[in-house]
Amino acid sequence: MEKNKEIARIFERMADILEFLGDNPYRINTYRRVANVLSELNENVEELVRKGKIYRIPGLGESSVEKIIEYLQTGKISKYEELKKQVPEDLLELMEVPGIGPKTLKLAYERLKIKTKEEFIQAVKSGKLAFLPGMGEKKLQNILRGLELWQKSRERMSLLEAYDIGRGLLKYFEGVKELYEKIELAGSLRRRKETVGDIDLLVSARKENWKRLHQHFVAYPSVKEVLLHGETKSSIVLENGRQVDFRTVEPHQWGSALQYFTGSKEHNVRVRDIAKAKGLKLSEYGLFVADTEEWLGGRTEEEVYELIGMQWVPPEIRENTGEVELALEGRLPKLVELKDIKGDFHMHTNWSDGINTLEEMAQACYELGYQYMVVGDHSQSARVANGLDPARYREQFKLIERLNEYYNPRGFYILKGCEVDILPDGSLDLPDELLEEFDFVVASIHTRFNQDNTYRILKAIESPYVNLIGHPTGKAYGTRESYPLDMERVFELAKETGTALELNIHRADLSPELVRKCMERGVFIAIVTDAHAVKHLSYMELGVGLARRGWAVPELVLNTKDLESIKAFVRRKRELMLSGRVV
DNA sequence: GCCGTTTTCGGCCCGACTGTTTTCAGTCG
Repeated sequence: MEKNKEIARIFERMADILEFLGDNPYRINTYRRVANVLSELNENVEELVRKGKIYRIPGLGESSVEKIIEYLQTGKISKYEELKKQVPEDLLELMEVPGIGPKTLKLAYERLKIKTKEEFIQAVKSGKLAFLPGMGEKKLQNILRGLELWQKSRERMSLLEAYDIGRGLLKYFEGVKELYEKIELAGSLRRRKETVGDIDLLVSARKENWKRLHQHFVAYPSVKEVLLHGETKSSIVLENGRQVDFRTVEPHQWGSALQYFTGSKEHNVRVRDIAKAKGLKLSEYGLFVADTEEWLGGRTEEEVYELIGMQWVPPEIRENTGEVELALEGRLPKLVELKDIKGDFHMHTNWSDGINTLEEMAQACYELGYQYMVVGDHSQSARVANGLDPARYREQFKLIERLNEYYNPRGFYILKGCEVDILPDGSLDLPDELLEEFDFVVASIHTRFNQDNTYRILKAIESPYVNLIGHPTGKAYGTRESYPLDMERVFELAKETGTALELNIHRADLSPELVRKCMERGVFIAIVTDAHAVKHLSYMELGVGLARRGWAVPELVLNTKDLESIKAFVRRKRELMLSGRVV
């Protein structure tokens, strides 16, 4: 799939350049769509070309296929090479920054002769940019803040990116299975932190294999630079700038090493403290008697914790925020697990802005072993997302009913749903008569991210038909912070009415802190992928991790309920709200 | 540049928001 990504990146870059040059916006959009199609493709583009199937991929036309083939044959796309000569390429990278677009960059390029990122950032900070027409104080502030967010998001990667890189590495090591016993991604990725600095890969193996393992590691295909290449520790920088650290330990050290490299530092300090108080010493090499250096254990993490007199602590909550005390008392809660998940409540199909068909999404959910899925295409006011009007929803109902005839006998249920827009006044984008016909309704805010949106959310919760509030705080990783929101009032009304709050994996919203508050207050959360392609459905594992970081217990995670309980959940709210007992 | 149970040409990416304006340009989803 490497080639898919490479070519997608080039199309993305070409789109950037064309935008800078002021080309036909429709063509630019097409280039971006091609990039998107390529990166979401489930099949290898080389394979598709070889089989001649490439021409049948929707979104790829003659001209794009020509460029793809040219790249596969020559490693270059001549149109791209030609375009690059016409623009300051380095500067264009700033188009990723929220608040900076092609026009701003072009203006700076033409009026101030700015050619690089550095020069641009300097011009912002020195106030030189303010001399450009249409550039005022607020705009400058906005750009400055965008730059900060952008730089921060560059230093640390999102959990999703880390997860993808990690999965790639694990797959790569399957090729040398015979050389090691155990392999795992440690560090903040294993703790499912929303952002990950660098990736830690740990392997246990007999010493005589270490050398070959490290050679295998530094030979990873997308390596840009080898920082370190030893026999216990190696580090590489990937082409995308991300660093991966690789450690090898002996099999009997596996548990203590995994514990050590998983962190967090704060958690480990506490645990070692406790060990020390008992006359023990814990390091990555094992648990020892402090005085005599006698090795007591360390084969597994469970063994390590047990010998110290603690329960095994799930990696996601190893942050020294109360878990150590509870583990000592044996009172850690039983957290939600991936195997508890019976369905997904929020995903899109190509009826709105998804890549795959409803049929494909359904089949994928069925294959994941789910009992149900909710189709959640956008409503009409989301025009760019090709939102559905009532007529199209009703048309989609027919398709769902037809598919259900096939799936229901197999124990799988497609629920009619939508992601209905919460409009500026808090009303919903679809009439009640239609909302009533859905099995499950997600309501989300997609406009006016800068204002306090408490009243909109509360009003949406008051609807008898809204079962889940989508990405409640409006936070989106790396691009947007939350809008002001009175979460306490949201919790209260959500609990009172039987409305769940969404943990959206893509946006990491709710945050683990807010999940924990939901748990404390007895508010239901639903873990959703917000999948726009089949591929995204598999991120559920990460969502469960994020929920576990918020100490989520299965009792308050809606996805752990079976179909009948979901139906009852929906029915209860409608009865409650329509009887007028609440609000 | 892509696409076609209205089409092989002419639509498609529209509306909101923000900030800078004096009637609009740039950015975003």
